[in-house]
Amino acid sequence: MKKTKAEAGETIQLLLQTGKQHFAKYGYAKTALEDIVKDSGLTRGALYHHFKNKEGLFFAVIESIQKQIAQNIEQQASKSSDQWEQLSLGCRAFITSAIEPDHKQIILIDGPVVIGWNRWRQLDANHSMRLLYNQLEQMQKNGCFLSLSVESLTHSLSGAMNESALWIAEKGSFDSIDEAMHVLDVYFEGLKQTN
Amino acid sequence: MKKTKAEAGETIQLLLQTGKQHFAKYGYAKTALEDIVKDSGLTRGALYHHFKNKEGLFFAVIESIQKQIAQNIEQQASKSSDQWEQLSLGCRAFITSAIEPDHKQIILIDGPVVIGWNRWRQLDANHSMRLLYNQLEQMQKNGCFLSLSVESLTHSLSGAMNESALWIAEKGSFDSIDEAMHVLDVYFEGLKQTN
DNA sequence: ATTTTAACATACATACTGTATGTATGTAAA
DNA sequence: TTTACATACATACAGTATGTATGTTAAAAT
Repeated sequence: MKKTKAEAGETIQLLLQTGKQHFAKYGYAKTALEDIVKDSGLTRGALYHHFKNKEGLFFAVIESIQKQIAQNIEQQASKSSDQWEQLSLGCRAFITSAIEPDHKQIILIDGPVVIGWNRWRQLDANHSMRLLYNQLEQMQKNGCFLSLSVESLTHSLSGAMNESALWIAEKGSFDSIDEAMHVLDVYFEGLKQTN
Repeated sequence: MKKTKAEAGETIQLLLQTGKQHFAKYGYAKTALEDIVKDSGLTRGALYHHFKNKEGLFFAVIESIQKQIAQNIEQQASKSSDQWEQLSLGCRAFITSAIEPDHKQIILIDGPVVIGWNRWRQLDANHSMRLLYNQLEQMQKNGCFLSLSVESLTHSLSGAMNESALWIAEKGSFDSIDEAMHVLDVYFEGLKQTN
């Protein structure tokens, strides 16, 4: 009954994938581990062997999504060499990634609540908020918005994007992305005139 | 054993208050109703008589906090007759109210997750986001930021304030409020130049 | 070849929510 | 003033979900 290492890896991936689907569809609280393992053709034993507990599985799911989103942001931002345009492109990429049905509930709603706000922020160095912070910090080094706290600005913009993304996802219309980005661009106009 | 109406009212208030304390301290998920009723010197029967379920009690707690915060916002905003200053004062009042230890966990973290994002928005007409929307709508009618969607702007600013408040609460320093407000004021500069 | 250990399955303990039922008391009408 | 009923709880229990302890089998390690 013991499987080979590669097979065990597949088991982990299966649990991650199935878990992601359930967490995305039902939310963390209403997701039953029993259903996840049943859908995976496994038992509670498998899950608790590979993950510490429900929160552990959720944490792992979040990590994989975060990596994907961060990759997306970097890819889009790198399409321009202008720092303000990079910022704008990165923000749009975040919103676009975040509202994907598989991501929305996990990233925008349950994530910070379940794993706690502190751990949420520390998640990993490639977390999307980190990318935002780095970009803003670089811009400040280049002389932009010198009077502002980059940390404060990061959280402010991050929050604006999170809530905007939720609103967009709710409306279901992709035009809303443009509206939200328009608002952000207006903020950026204010930032450009700050020193 | 049946108590008079007034006494029953006190029971409700007691449950609300004790519930608020537990929800604020431990978060919704880790709060046990058993502990609430024990702390109140009551039993599950009393709680389930006056409230539909755990979520019902939480909802009632949220409502009372929302009312308090909204009242605070209106009071502060009314101190000026300049619409931009009203906006700024209202925002500061929201942040200041939201970071109070008794409010933070309930309003900023668990609220939207537990009762669902839709019901969260619809909560009541005096909900703080509604006040923000009304203020922005009025300003737009006066010719401000005509090219922007007020709805989009509302969510964007609301999200910025929520996340900023969480960050401020985390740091524990009241100077952070000024930093966050400084960022908001920079946004407002951008808004002022938009039509 | 033998030992060890990883990868599960199964059974069970625990905890918490919600419900069903019982009881005592206030209240209003006959 | 007594009867009928509703209200305000208490208590006991059922249902469900998490997490843990233990057993089993086969792959690795020695």
